[in-house]
Amino acid sequence: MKKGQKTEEFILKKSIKIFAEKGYTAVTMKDICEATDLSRGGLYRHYSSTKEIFTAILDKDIEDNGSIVDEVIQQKVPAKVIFAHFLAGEKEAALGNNKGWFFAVHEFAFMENDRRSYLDERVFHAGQILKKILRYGHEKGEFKKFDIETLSFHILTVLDGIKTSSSVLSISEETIDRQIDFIEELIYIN
Amino acid sequence: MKKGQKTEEFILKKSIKIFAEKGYTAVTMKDICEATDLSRGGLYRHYSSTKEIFTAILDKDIEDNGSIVDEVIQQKVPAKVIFAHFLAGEKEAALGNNKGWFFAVHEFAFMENDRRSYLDERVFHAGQILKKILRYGHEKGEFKKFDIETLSFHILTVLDGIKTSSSVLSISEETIDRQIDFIEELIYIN
Amino acid sequence: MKKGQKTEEFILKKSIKIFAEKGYTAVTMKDICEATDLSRGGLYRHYSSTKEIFTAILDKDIEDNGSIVDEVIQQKVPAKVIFAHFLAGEKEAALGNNKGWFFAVHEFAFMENDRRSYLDERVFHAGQILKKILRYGHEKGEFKKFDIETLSFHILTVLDGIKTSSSVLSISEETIDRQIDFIEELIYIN
Amino acid sequence: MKKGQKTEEFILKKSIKIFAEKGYTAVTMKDICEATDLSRGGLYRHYSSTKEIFTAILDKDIEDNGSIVDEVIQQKVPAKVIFAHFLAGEKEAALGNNKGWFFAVHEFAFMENDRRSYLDERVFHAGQILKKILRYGHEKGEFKKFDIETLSFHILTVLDGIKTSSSVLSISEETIDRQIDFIEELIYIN
DNA sequence: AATGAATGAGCCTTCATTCAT
DNA sequence: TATGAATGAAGGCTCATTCAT
Repeated sequence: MKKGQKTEEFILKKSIKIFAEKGYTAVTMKDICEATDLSRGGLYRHYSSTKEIFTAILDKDIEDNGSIVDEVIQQKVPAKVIFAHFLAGEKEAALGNNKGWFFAVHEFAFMENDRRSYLDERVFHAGQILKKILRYGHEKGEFKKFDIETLSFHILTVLDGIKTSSSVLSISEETIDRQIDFIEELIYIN
Repeated sequence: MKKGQKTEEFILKKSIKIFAEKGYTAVTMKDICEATDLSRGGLYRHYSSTKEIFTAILDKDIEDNGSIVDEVIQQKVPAKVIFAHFLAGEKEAALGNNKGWFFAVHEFAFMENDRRSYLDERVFHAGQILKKILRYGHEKGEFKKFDIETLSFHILTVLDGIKTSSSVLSISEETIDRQIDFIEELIYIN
Repeated sequence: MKKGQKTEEFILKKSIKIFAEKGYTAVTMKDICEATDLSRGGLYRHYSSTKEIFTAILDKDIEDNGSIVDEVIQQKVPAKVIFAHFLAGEKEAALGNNKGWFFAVHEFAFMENDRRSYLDERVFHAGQILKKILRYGHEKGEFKKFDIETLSFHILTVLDGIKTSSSVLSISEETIDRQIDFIEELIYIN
Repeated sequence: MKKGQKTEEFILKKSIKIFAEKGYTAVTMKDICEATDLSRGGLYRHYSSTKEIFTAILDKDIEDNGSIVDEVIQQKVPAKVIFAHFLAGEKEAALGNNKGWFFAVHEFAFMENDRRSYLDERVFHAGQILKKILRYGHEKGEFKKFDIETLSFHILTVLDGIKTSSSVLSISEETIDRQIDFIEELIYIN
């Protein structure tokens, strides 16, 4: 890997933190200069706006999200286990220190109209994964027979709501657990 | 009403629109000057920051929200009707041209740490109202027997999720309707 | 006395304090509005700038300074007593809470070139008084025979220096007393 | 020397002039921009307030003031010569085109309470030098036997008074000369 | 006389962005 | 590639001043 590429990864890594702390809009190129210890010119050689940096982060993010779901389904892992794992991931996201990042993504989507497709895509992607799980649960007779499209949207929306709220309100782990239980009871057969 | 007060209301009215369009952070005092046709100094006489203006709007909002719910409950209006009405209001919020306002409130909460209590309060308030309705539905035997605390949080979160998403993604009215139906089926008996 | 005149005196009285606290330049019409509890318009009816107010204060000051010196000389009060009294007044000025006022006058003179004559006049006036005392002391044989012009300038300058310094440095009462003693020893015979 | 440092010295050099002309308070960053032909941002890169600039000037001033007095004393130069030279310097300060600077320093001290120690320090420093000269004069039997502490304060105060006045009043060179003579007669033996 | 709403000018400050080195 | 000096635009804020009431 060349030095330039390394620098770029370094910039992105540092930037995520800053975005998670301050949101998307509030971050300035100056902030990133300081965080990366790069000079103005040095940073501009690689990226010429926060928008560009943010976009680069999103791109990488999507790449990384190669789904393991397919694998575990093939391995006949019980649907409940897979689903529980999925929920655990979401809980993690709502409680961890990336709460801010979640907000930043929303802000980005709101501010940069021309980039909304990103969000759409990401949401679509998440939907695909969840639907796969739900369908698999149906087939294995572990899950109740809801309309999958509606149900997956419902679940994603609740989870989104939780993540959004948690970046902005004080939400206890217990509250989240109760919601997760609620969802599980909703779809598990007995 | 004195002239000053009138001007202040006018400022708030115009500002809501701007916040709904641009979000919280992106709005400048200059924007508000332009929208209200006030000079710099004229505006500053009444409010000295967008934060102050935003806060004033929220304050008024809370005042206005005197609940009609108590009334209709006393009038023995069917719980399903009340609840349906509540949902209709939320749908309206998600589709109307104040989508942006909802996002702005989130942004405000994220940016102004010292004002988070506002949001907490508002959410708490909304929760109280919803719980009243759900309890009433229980008592009248119209609603299933869920744990009210959990259920109300669940519903609020979904609705929040929908409103949040709609300010940022392209969500069809149909999708929202399906979610509303889903919620109703979830709690109505038969 | 008419109401208007009363208001004006009130404004001047309050303003002196403010000038003594903040100096001349730093005082704004707004400050004076606040101190006098007058509205913008109310204040402007009487004075339309801080310069005007300051000038008015100076004018009054000069009026007030009708010299008692002539009287006491006629009453054959000992020169040493008169001079000691004069020095005591200066000490008072250096220690009292009008230290700031003294600075403000300097500032005014520096800033408003067209008003420098005021200062010249005031200094001239003070010089006249002091010279009267010195001359009287000579004649009575109480004071040494210095050149009066030079001596009076010297004394005034020291006292001025003390007053100036005291508005800006931390000068002890003892230090001032020593200077006063020094001056007295300088001119008293034996 | 790097370019940045050069610019900073240039800024200070130009600023002294402006402060001497307008005093401390009245100077704006804009004034300095114009005088240095720097853009707003360019200036701010180096100094972010007139206070900072003024402080920097004072700092440099103190550095520069390495006393030559010690040297000349060692070389047994007559005390009268040294003292006369000292007085000449003060006369120069009172008449030269830096009159305004002297006032600016006072203004600075008055306005910036947190920086008063500067003035105290400078005055103390000046006192040390003068006392050295006076003591040396005593020892060589050239000067009368006054209390050195009191005498040095007296002289400094007169000189200060002269410098202050000259920035604000019209004082002739002759007047200053007479004061200088007066001081010399005061302390020289015969 | 007095009030306080409104204007507009002037200065402050911070960045995105460019560029010579 | 990287540095950091410099520019200029954008927005913030505070007043002196005017004016209708």
